[in-house]
Amino acid sequence: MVRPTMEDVALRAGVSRALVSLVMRGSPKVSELRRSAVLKAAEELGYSPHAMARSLASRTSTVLGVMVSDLHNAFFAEVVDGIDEVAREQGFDVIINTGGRSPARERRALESLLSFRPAGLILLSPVVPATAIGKAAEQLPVVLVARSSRVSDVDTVNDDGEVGARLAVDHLVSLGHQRIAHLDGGEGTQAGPRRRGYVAAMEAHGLVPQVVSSEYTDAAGARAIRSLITSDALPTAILSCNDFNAVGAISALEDAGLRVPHDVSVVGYDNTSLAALRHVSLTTIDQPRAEFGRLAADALLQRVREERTEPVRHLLTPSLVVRSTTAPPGGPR
Amino acid sequence: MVRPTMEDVALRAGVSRALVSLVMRGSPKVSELRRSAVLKAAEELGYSPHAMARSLASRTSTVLGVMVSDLHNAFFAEVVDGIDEVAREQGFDVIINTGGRSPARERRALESLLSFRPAGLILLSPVVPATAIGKAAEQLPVVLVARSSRVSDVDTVNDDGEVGARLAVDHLVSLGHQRIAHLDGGEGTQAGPRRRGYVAAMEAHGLVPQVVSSEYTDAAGARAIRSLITSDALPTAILSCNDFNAVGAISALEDAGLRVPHDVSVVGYDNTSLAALRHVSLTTIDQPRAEFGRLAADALLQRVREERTEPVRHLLTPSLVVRSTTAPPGGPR
DNA sequence: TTACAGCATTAGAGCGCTCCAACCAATAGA
DNA sequence: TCTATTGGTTGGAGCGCTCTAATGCTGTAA
Repeated sequence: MVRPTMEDVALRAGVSRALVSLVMRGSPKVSELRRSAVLKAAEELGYSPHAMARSLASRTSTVLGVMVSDLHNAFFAEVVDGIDEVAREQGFDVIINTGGRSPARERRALESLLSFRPAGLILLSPVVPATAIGKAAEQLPVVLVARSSRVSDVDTVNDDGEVGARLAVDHLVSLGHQRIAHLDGGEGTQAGPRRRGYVAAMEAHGLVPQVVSSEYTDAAGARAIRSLITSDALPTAILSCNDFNAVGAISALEDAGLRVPHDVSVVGYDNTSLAALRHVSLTTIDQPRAEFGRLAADALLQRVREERTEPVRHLLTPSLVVRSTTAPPGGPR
Repeated sequence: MVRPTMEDVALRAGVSRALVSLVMRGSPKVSELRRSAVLKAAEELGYSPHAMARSLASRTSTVLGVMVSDLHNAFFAEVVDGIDEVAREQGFDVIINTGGRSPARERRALESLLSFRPAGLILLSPVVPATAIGKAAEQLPVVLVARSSRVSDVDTVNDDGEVGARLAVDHLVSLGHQRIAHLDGGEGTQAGPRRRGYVAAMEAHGLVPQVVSSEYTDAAGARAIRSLITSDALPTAILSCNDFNAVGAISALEDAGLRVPHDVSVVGYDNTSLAALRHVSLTTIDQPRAEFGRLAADALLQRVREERTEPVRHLLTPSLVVRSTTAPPGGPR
């Protein structure tokens, strides 16, 4: 249970500790002879460098900290994929941490990440107050994903929810729909832009917006539909705030004996793996999630390398994915 | 961007660095006077201890490394919840890392985790070869979750797939089914025990097992059902290897004009959040995932504290969750 | 008075590494 | 011949902290 140190390797290879350090960092100014001797000794001893000692001594870090607000949401997994890809390419390691959607836990997670003195921090849809983010940003570069922020000196990466909602409305209108309701995401992140985009797109088409208050869950989607049916205000098409909400809406419609998309078309938002299941096959709005991650990592590394000090705000364009839950009013021709 | 050190705090508080260290670690042998002076100075400077320097100097670590083979799978998120809970209680921090189901990437992830010299390592369903695990286990305590192993000195936490499969079969038989097929998980982890449990349970009931080769995806589940229909060998009930497979199976059944559960009952495995969606409402087998995490963390911490050296093998009992995809043959009475 | 606890406090070494300046051939240039 | 130059190598300081042993300082007993 005791790991060899550089000293041990140096002793075995018959060189100085400094030389071993050079070899480990792949310096070109080491003779082939010594290099192989060192590598051999390291191999035999099962040596691998101590990242913390290294970072302490060099006063630099090759670690990027990532705080994921909710590990249960596959959305973040794909963002992490993108981060990982870029980080690996550029020789950085990624450590992840989760806040479980609770501000208190998230704060602790942030502290914990910070205590490793990483080169930078990426926060995925954090729920901690902006002040906590600002404080972190004073100590190291910080990038926010899926949460906008007015904190200066923080880069952000978001999707353009207004465009996404417009894409959905345009699609439904082009199918011939005129009565299109939006089940909105209430206080949820990004609910605002989606709602605004929906309203703007409806008005642009000369149609009357119908915003129904709802939430990001399937139960809420079902509830919203039931209330629409009860009040006899059911439209021919629904734009949900996200995929879960849409699936709940579909269930409630089917429970009421209505067919999707024959009687009512439904569009989700996020293109989660759920939407792609053949049993669901939901028309939805896709966000370039891996791209989110790549851009976030790029932005962070630019700051880490001090290539940029001005904050950057990425706003990515979502796209429409047509599956089987949308059709012209009255059903597919 | 430069963080204050202990020295700075000591200077400001008019004490020695060692005293600040004692205060930071909550030592009782510090006078109230000095303690408050130190805390005040630390507060004013925005000081927080440098975890790496601390761990280097003390030759101990309060970090648990967790390698998640696949971040996209919500199964692991719940296990991490359990780990997190126990770790937090006992004053340990958790850092996560992912291998993306690729042995090469996973190996790198392992290296990276190891380079932080954590107190111990938890591997969630790793795909790296056993030798790599064994090598890690020589350096620090290692716990394996959702992967059995014959490596000595490694603790494991698994669910009893044989019991789970038996629960499902018993449930179907009690509903009156006799022709029950199993869509199996092929080479996937835990597919073996589930298949064995199914076969054993069928035989215990005096029924003929019918194992159909399949995989852990919804497309594979659909394919298996189509082949059963084509070959006219469709049973009255299906036990899928997991929930995704089950959802695919349901889609294919519905495509063929069959109703679930009226014509065919379907049982999944894992009780993912997918199964709980009202649109799906899948009868399935639940594994105590958070409990997996808690037990794994407990086992690891026991070893970290050197309270135990003998390996421990946890085998947890799954349970049946009845929803709407199972009914007596011919449909609900 | 001296001795001796008992307690709070501190100096200093050292954790495993990096980095700088110095060093030492060996070769090239004058 | 002597002086630069170059490429490879090394000692030693120091990163921010912990830990041990030693220090100073009371107060009490002899």
